Amino acid sequence: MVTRKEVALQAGVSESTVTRVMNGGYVSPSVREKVAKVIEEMNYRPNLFAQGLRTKRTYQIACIVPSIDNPFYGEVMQGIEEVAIEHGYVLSMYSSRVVNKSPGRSFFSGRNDAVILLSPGESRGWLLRDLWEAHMPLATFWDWETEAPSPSVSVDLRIGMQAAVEHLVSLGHRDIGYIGYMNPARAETDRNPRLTGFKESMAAHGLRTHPDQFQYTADRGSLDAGYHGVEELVGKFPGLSAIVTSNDLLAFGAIRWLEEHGIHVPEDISVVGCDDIAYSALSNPPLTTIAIPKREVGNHLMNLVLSLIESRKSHHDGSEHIQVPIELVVRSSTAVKRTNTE
Amino acid sequence: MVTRKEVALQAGVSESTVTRVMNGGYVSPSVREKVAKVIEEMNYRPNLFAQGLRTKRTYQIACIVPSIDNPFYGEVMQGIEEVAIEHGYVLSMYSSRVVNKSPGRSFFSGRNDAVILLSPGESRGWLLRDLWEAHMPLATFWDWETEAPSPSVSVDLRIGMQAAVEHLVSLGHRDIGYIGYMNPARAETDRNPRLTGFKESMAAHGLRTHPDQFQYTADRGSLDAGYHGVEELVGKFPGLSAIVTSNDLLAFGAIRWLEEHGIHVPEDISVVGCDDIAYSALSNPPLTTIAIPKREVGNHLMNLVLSLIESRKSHHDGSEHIQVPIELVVRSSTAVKRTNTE
DNA sequence: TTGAAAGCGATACCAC
DNA sequence: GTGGTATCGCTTTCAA
Repeated sequence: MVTRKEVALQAGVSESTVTRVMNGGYVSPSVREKVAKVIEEMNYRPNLFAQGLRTKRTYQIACIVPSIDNPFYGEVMQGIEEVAIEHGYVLSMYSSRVVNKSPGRSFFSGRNDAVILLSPGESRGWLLRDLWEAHMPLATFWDWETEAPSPSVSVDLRIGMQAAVEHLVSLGHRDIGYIGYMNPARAETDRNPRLTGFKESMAAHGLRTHPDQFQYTADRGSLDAGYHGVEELVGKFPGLSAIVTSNDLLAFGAIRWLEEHGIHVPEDISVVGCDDIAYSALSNPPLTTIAIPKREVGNHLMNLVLSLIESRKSHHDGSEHIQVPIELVVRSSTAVKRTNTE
Repeated sequence: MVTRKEVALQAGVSESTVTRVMNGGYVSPSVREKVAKVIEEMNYRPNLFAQGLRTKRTYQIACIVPSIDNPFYGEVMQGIEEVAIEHGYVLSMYSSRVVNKSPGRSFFSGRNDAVILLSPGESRGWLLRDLWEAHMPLATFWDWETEAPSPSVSVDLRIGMQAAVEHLVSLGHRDIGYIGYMNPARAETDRNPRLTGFKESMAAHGLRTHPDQFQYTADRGSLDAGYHGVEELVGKFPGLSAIVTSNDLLAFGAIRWLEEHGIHVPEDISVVGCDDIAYSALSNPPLTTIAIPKREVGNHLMNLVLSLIESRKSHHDGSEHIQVPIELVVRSSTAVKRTNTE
């Protein structure tokens, strides 16, 4: 590895001068040129550790994502990366699962200038506290409950769900099921906006709901959960003509189970998802879903931590919240309720 | 932030002793206990930069992935993370796209102890050279060409493709199309194992192939590419009864286009994918595909760089290659060739 | 405009 | 067993 010292020696100047050339200080044009050439030739790169040791900046942002195999988060990550790169930052990645069971908990600080928390779920408790104590700049993507504990970007899923129900009702559906994640530990205290939106909207249309219409999943949203979720749901509430799910993966899993059991989507049952991952437009049938602008969410998140870092404050003093608009995109997994002729 | 110095002061010992307690050196039990308690109380964490500056170890591994939104790579990443965590390493993530257009190219070294390169494509050229020059330990996941330039884990897609063709032929198909990625710049020189396997197997069954049976995509594998790919393919070679694609996303895109045009899968055309991402088992129809054990690939990759790091050598001296077995999993996107009654 | 020197917070080798 | 100290490569005053 080539150090600043060597460059200085080679160029016949002091180390300080090399630093000035690197960081744009006062250097006479002639010297600057000479040094720059040596730097180029020797392919000199400042040592990030030495640099970090002095400046306390790492130019690295930690992203904590639940289940990286959900393409949704992949797309958000891309959004984050786009603006990160632009500002000379790189990303480190941790999946919630390992964060949760990690022995050394606060392994973010020291290595990262800030952390971005995507859909904080189980981790919420101690993680947020840890981060707080470490004065770590923090931004979250918040699609849960109504209030975020830090600068955040969020989407109003309450509205989203309302749009979904509205759509379904306009197609003649009245018996609508719901499949979604629910932390069993906090079942009753949770202010889950999707659930709230769903219930509110049902009520607004004069539709009563029975507990059996709801199927809660233990994991945050996966194909399997959807697959087994509908199974239970239609088992305990057979009359359904439509189902709303809290994410696309759930919807796909559900659709599969239904098809396997001769229940066709959308002919027999309409299904609407949430997220609008890339696949949803090309699935069979193409999925009606609540579209979240994922890249944009990522962009905002990164900008948020950027400004946090710039202003050298952590999230404690007055949190900024950005609400990105979402919309229902209607495709082919929903259709008018079929008139039962049985 | 609490430093070693402060701990030493508080515990009434020297800084060296604190270090020994941290790193398991010779310390009398009584002192060790005392110091440990202080460390605990003050919640002391060694500064990674200072540490890295001395030891030149970062305990961070860079992963370069093409299109993070392909769930395939997400699953491989999980595999990597599993063993990384176990050994106290964390991951940083770069998507090839940004790596490719990044100004400061060798931004891995100094920050990472090693890099894992997933499906090096376009980046191959300069990136590999850069890494080499930086003496950076490197492992690649290599599903392309036959020889990897570094320790690597690979899958024998030639065999995989043969199995796919075999399967199709046994179902009575003779006119089989191929959709896959091909770097236009190296079209003829590329030793693409999938393509090779496909052609060989076709030949082995006495099936002649026409250039029009092949559809090359510019991107590495996406829904869109598959969607537009089939369109062109069936346009120029209408007689197809089966299609092999070089990844599942391509297959799904293709299936969608076909369905939209009244061509049913598998009744009219059989489609086989490659990768077996989670979704493939639950898609509609469930996809026949070549299954790659993604977690395992990730595990191997991380173990590879781990041993590289341990032995303090980069990849230059004798590369280890691990070949993970793959297999065709037959689901419902393939069926016996329908006898044309038109 | 340039150079010297004091740290940043750890490690590792050396005495004691 | 324990403490002192040089050192890692850089940034940042402060003089010159």
